[in-house]
Amino acid sequence: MAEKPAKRSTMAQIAKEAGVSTTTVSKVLNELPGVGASTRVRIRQVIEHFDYVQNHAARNLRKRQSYLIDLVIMRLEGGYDVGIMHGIQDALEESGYRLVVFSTNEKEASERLWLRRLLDQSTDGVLLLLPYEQIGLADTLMAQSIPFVAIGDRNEPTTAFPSIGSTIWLGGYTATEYLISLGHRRIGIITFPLHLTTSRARLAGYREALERAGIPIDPALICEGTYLLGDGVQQTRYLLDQPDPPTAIFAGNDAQAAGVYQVLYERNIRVPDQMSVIGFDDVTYTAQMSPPLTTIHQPLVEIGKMAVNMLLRLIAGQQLESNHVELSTSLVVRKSCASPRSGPLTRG
Amino acid sequence: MAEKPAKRSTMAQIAKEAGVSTTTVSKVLNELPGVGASTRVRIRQVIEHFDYVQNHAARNLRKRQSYLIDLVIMRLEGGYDVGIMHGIQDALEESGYRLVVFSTNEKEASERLWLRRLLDQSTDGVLLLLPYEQIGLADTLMAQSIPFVAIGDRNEPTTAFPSIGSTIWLGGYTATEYLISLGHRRIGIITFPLHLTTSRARLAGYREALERAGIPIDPALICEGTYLLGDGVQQTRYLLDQPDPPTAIFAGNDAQAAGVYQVLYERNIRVPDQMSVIGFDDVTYTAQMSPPLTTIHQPLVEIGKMAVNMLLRLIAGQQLESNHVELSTSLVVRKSCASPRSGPLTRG
DNA sequence: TAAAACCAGGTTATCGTTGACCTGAATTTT
DNA sequence: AAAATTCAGGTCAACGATAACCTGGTTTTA
Repeated sequence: MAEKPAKRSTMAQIAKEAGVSTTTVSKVLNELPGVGASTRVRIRQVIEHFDYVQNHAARNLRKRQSYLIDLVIMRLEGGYDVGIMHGIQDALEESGYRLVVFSTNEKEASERLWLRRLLDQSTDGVLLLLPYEQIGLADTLMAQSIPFVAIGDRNEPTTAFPSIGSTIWLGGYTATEYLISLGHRRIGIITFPLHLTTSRARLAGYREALERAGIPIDPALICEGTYLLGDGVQQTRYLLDQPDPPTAIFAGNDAQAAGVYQVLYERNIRVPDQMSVIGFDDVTYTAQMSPPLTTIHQPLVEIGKMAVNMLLRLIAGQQLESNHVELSTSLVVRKSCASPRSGPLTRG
Repeated sequence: MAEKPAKRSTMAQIAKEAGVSTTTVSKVLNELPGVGASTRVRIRQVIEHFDYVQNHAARNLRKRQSYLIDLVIMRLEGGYDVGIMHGIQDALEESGYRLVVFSTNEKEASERLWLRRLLDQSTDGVLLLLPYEQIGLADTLMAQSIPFVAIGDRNEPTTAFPSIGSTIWLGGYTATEYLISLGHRRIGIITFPLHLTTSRARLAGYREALERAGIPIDPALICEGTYLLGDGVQQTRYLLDQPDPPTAIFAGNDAQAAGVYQVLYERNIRVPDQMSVIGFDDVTYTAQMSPPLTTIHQPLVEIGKMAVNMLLRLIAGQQLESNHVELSTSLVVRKSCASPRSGPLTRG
C-alpha cells in the first residue's frame, strides 16, 4: 500500500488505492448496500491506513445539510441554562450533529445578525432558549420552515409551534403543600410578572394548595417581581416589614431565593429555624448555598434532551406526537425548610 | 425585475437577473475590486430583492474554511466557564465565525469522538478550556497544525503552545495582603493540589505577603484540597478544629468558599464578624452569596475575548507577539471580610 | 433453457462558489 | 500618435462527495 500522504487525502485517492470508484467508497462510508464483503473490508483498510476523514463541506453541499444545530440564548446566566445545555450536549453526543451557541445579548441588532446567518441554510435546526418577550423569532423561523423547538416555561403555552417546558402549576402546588405540611400557615410568595402565563400557573398552584388546606389567601403575602435576585431582596424586605410577616417564603426562582437569603442574613434571621425558604428551578448552585436550598426541581437536563429529540425528529421530517411537552417538576428537600417556631420573629 | 422565487436563490440567478456573470456577483459580495459603481449598486439591489444569501457549504468547500470555531470544555459548570464564554461570544460577534461548543464530559471516548470530527477540517480553530490533566489534546492539535489557544490557569505555564491565563501569584498576594491590612495574622489557606503550578503560584503569593508583613508562616494553616465545594467543607472543619484556629480563610476558588460558608453557617459563626472569608475567581454567583463574597477577580470576560483574538490571528496566519499571555487579577471587596474580633471564636 | 431478478460496481452530472487567468475598451504616458 | 497601463467584466475549471442511472455477470424461476 502506498505511503500515507502528508496532506489530507480525498475519496478519489482512497478509491484509486483500493482499485474501485469513488462511488463504491462513498457507499462504504455511508453504509449503503451494493458493495461486496471483501471489497468493503479492503476499502475500510485503505481508509484506516490513510487516516481518511470525509470533507464536511463537500458533503454538506451535496446533501444540503450542515449537521449543525443552533442554540439561541439571550445570555448564558449560569443557572437554569447550564442544566439545559447539559441535556442538549448529552442528547447530541452520538447524533452526529454539532451545537452552535449563539447569544443574542439582548440586542436586537445581534439577533438580526444571527437571523441573517441562519438563513444561509447553514443550520439544520434551531433550539430557542429565550424568555417570552423575545419569542418573536419563532414566526420568522416558521415562515422559513426551519425546524425549531422553543425551550422554557417563560413562553405562553401554545401549540402553534413545538415547545417544551415543565409542570409549573404542579411545582407551585407541591412547594406550597410541603410548607403547609410542615405547619406553615402564613406563606409568602414572590412571583414573576403576572402577565406571564407561567407566573400565573405557579401562583394558581399556590392558591390551590392553600385552599385545599382551608387556609385563607392573604393578598398581602403575594408579591410580584421580575426574575432577578434584586427582587428577592426587595420583596423579602416588604414581606418582613409587614405587621404579621410570613413564616415561610416561596421564591420565584433560585436567584430570587438567594436574594431572600441575603436579607435574612442581614437581619440575622436563621434559615430554617426562624424562616423557611423554598426556591424554584434547582439550578446548580442551590446545593452550594448556606444552608442548601430546598427547591422545586425542574428537570433541566431532561428538558434539554427532550428538546433535542424533538428537534431531531423534526429535522428528519417526522411528525411530533404533540407540539407542546411538559416534564414533571418535583420537590428537592435540602435544608432551608423546617416547622415554624411558635414565638415571634427576632428582628436583626 | 422578476418575481422573488419561492425557493432559495443562487448566485447564478442573481447574475442572470442583473445581466452579469457570477464572478461579478461574487466580487460584489466579497467586496473585491473590479466592479463599476453602478453595476455594484444594481447587483446589490437584485440581491436585496431576491433575499439572496450565500450558501455556506459551497463557499466553505471552495475556500477550505468553515468559519466555525470549536470550544472544547470538560463540562459546563456555571461559574468560571460562563464568564469566559461571555467573553468568547462578545469577541466572536462581529467576526463572522460561529462557536461550536463541545463537552468532553470527562470521558475519554467522547474526547476521541470529538477529535475525529475535528480532523474533518470542519473547524478553523479550537479553544481549549480544559483542566491541566486533559491538556494532552494540545499535542494532537499541534501535530495536525490546527490553530488553537488553551485557556485557563490550571495549565502548566508553557510557551510550547498559545495559552492565556491570569496573574495567579498576584492574586494570592493581593488577597493575603488585604486580610493582613484588616488586621488578620492567622490566615488559613485552602489550595488546589500542589503539584499544579497554579496552586503553587497562589500559595507563593500568600507566603510572600505574610513574609513582607513579618508574620511567620504556620504550616498548620495551609491545607490542600481539589477544586470542589466539598473540599471547602472538609478543610474548613479541619481549620476550625485546630487549637488556635485562623481568623480568616482564603479559599482556592469561589466554590470552595461556598463550602467554607456552609460550615460556618452550621456552626453559627458569622461572616465577616467572626470569620473573614475570601474567594478566588469572582464567578457570577459570588454576588448572590450571603453575605456577598469578597474575592479575587479573574478577568474572565477579558480572558475569553483575548483568547478569541489570539485564535483569530493564528487562523489568519499571523504570528503572536507572545505565546503565553496573563491578564491581571484584582481584588473585589464585597462583604465577607472584616477586622478580626479580639475575643475567641464562638463555637456552634 | 430462456427470462427475470439480483447484485457488485461504475459513469456522470451536479451541489453553489470562487480564483486564476483572459479580453477588450478607455485612459494615461512618453 | 503609438505604447503602456488600468479597469470592468467574463470564462472556465476546480473544491470533494453523492445520487440517479447504467452495465454486465451470476443466480433463480418458470
